[in-house]
Amino acid sequence: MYHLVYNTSMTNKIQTRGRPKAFDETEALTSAMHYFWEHGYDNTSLDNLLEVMHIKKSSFYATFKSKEELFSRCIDLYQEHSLDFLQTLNKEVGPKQTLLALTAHTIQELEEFGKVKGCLLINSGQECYNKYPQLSTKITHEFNTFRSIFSKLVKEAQQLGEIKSTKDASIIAGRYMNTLNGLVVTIQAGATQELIDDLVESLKEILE
Amino acid sequence: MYHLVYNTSMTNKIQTRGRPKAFDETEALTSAMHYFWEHGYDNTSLDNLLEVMHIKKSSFYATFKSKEELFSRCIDLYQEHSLDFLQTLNKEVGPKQTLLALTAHTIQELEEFGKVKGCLLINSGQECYNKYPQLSTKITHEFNTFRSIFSKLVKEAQQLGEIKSTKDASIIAGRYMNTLNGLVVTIQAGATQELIDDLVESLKEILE
DNA sequence: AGTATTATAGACCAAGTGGTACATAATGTC
DNA sequence: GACATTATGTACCACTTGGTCTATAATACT
Repeated sequence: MYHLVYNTSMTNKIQTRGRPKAFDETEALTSAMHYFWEHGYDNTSLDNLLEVMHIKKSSFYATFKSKEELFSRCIDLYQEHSLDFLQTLNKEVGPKQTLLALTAHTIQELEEFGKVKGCLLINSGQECYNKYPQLSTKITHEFNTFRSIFSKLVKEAQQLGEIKSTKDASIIAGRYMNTLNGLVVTIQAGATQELIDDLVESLKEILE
Repeated sequence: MYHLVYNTSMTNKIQTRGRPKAFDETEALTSAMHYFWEHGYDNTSLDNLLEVMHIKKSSFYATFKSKEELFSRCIDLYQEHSLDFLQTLNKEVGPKQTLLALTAHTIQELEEFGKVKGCLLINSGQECYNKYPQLSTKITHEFNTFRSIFSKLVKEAQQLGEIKSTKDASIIAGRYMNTLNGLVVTIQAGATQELIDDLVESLKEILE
């Protein structure tokens, strides 16, 4: 006898009873995440999702329960990926370079995908307020998680002497994140390269 | 004989032929603008608009042609109001204080309306990309108009000695606007008062 | 082999979307 | 007063939305 295990991925598939799933759950989830990321929550219809996830409606509702719940899991996935990204980078190049690399990465992604992707949280955050209170509070929470991660990175950089300790780490992290968020909006609004370059410069100054 | 004048407001109503309009066009437009502002473009349905504008569908389409065109006019109105606001303020308290007042005004409005209003351009900008290319380019354009206005204010402040001339006015304006945009996002994401206060402080430093 | 269990395919549904058609009402012109 | 002109009210339309229902297929357990 063994305990029933929630089958989350093809890699660790443990055969449960009944007809087996014909698709990889995390794979479908990842596809959904990318689609949400590019189009926002409301601009993503169920049919859009079914298409990119390569599943049919019945499988969708059997597995993910609803569009809202799927999105919630996509946010989790997004954050997991982001945190992994930052952690790996931190080990490789240290905290300050990680923050700078994130900046470059964000900009590159924005420009590469026709100024359309941006940050999942920012993009979908605005449309959720009032309309989907549960998603809204969730997004706020994830936002704060990012803030504390940044704060930790700054503190670490300060201990390493990479960043001056004249200001509190949380303050520096707040300014950094705010400028980065502004940058997403600014680039999406069609900023010139000159302006973008200077804003990156201002970000560097914040991390001095 | 007189020329046919487009009847834009009750105040300068010139009786044309046919049944007269039973509503004030700019009044209805203003109501629509506020609704869009609070709810975004897609989250505003035609029925929502008809309700706040106090008109029926037929009148709506006869006067405003479509939802998209109405929104376009709302953006114009929004900008007109904003520019008036800045110009008046500039005459009263000078350029630097105007920029600082705008900051305070933005924050106050954000907090007052349950962190939901924000900047019309930012709020609706994101959802328009790709989906409504015409609106999208329009928003980008308006964005740049704001940028040049800010630039002008900074330049004026520099000439008055209110702001140091070590950096180019457009650079300072860019940083100011970027931080302000970030602030809108940050507050909507549920920032603490402490963080907000420091971001305001950073805005002041930009304008030193 | 039979049964319980889970997954899939696809028809179906009520509600909401932006937009149109058409008959009627109110005005100026002649 | 007849007519052209403009505005209004309302029924209607095709389409999309997120979500459910039901019949059937595929597996494990006994």
